[in-house]
Amino acid sequence: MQNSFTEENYLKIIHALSGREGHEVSTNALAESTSTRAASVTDMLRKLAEKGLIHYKKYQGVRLTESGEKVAINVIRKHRLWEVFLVEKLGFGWDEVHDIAEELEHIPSDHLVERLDAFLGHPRFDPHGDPIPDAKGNLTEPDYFILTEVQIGEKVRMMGVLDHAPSFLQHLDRAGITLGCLIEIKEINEYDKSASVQINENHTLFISLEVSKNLLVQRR
Amino acid sequence: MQNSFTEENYLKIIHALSGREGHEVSTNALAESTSTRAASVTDMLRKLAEKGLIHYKKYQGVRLTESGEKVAINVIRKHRLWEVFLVEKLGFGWDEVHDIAEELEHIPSDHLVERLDAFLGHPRFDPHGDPIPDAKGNLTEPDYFILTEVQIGEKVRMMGVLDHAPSFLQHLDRAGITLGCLIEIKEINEYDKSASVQINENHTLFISLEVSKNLLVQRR
DNA sequence: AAAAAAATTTAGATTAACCTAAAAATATAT
DNA sequence: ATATATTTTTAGGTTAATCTAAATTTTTTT
Ligand SMILES: [Mn+2]
Ligand SMILES: [Mn+2]
Ligand SMILES: [Mn+2]
Ligand SMILES: [Mn+2]
Repeated sequence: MQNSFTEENYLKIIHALSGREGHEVSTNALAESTSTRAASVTDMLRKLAEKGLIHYKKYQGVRLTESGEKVAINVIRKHRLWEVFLVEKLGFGWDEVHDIAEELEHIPSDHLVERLDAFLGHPRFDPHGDPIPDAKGNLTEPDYFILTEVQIGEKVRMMGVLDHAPSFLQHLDRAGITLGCLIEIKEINEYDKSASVQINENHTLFISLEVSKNLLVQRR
Repeated sequence: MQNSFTEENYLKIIHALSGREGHEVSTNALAESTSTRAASVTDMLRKLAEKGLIHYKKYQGVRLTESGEKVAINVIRKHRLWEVFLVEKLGFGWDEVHDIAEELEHIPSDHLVERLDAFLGHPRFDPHGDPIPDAKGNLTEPDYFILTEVQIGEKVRMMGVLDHAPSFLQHLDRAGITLGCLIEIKEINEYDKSASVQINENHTLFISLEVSKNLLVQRR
């Protein structure tokens, strides 16, 4: 039997919330993320456990089984490939694609995903810098730093975002901070930890701590 | 409020069954097409009427309202555009795309459809020769002939199919009958109405009445 | 180690989309 | 014009995914 739209969303969210160590996810955390009530989550957890997609013991939180992990990663693969399509082929902005990809990720055809992947040239990262799992389900999170960890004088490359909200992405657009751009920390204000940064050895601007906290970068 | 996947399918099917004159569609015909029971159809008709998408009087069949027609045509537009995408960009065969397009047609984003349309170069016809409604909802069915109406000696162009079943399309592939190809009727067997036809002034072959009945062609 | 607080589950409803069986309306045949 | 057959609707259920309110379990605080 097939997994429903709703089931796939639960698995994807459990995957996201359980982190790289795959620790237990609580009922309340899921209620928050799915915008439902805890009681509804409990019902769904019983069903997912029944189908062998999660490990679930009452009151103890949940983890994905191997089979659940496989489903979750496939949904993530589809989400990110569709986002690449929307940005690279249809010309959407990176701030516009998430909601559409939330729908497209549930279209059920392996054949479609593999052809889409090939059409896009087997991209490794989505428009937000998130890694795309391969067809076998291997997903390797590159280990980037958060910009707040970078020292004055260091030059780093912008590789991703932690916040995917359109308003944050639009803010980056206005600041000229795009995926792959060079960032040099010129100065950090002691008072509010805001920073003066130079983008692409070019223009200089101030960014708040809030922004720094959500930028993933790579040392070179 | 938005229309559900199921509601959209009903509207699309009512559109298809009511023909170009937009005549009444019966409950049983809808039950047949939706693979549900008549009682379920009645339930849905009450709901669609409630929403102002159909004209419905008990026992009298249904017709689309203007608003229902608009929704139906938009779904058809999306279906056909996605089919073009799947064939032209992803390299699927025309026999493989219908079921995937059945899912994609319900992705709800006007922005997406318009960008997809532009990306595909505003195609006028889908891979089966069916016309694609424009962004304003204008859908003009070209008036083609059925191959059975064509006389011996006539040369016509293949413009579409009435049967969209994968098995029929694959049969045409094997016979080398593709959209746009030239067909000349060489001979018609009185006994079973099978025909000997020449494709692209090239190879000759026999086709059954069953095949002729499902080929749409244009006189030149 | 109680008591209090927080998290989670259970109980009992609701809504959309389906179902079967029975009743009612319409169409067809004698 | 009746009787018969067909079509359609109504009545009463089911399942998935949600809800609120109440009960239970776990965690935290005193
Ligand atoms: Mn996304
Ligand atoms: Mn993304
Ligand atoms: Mn189709
Ligand atoms: Mn088609």
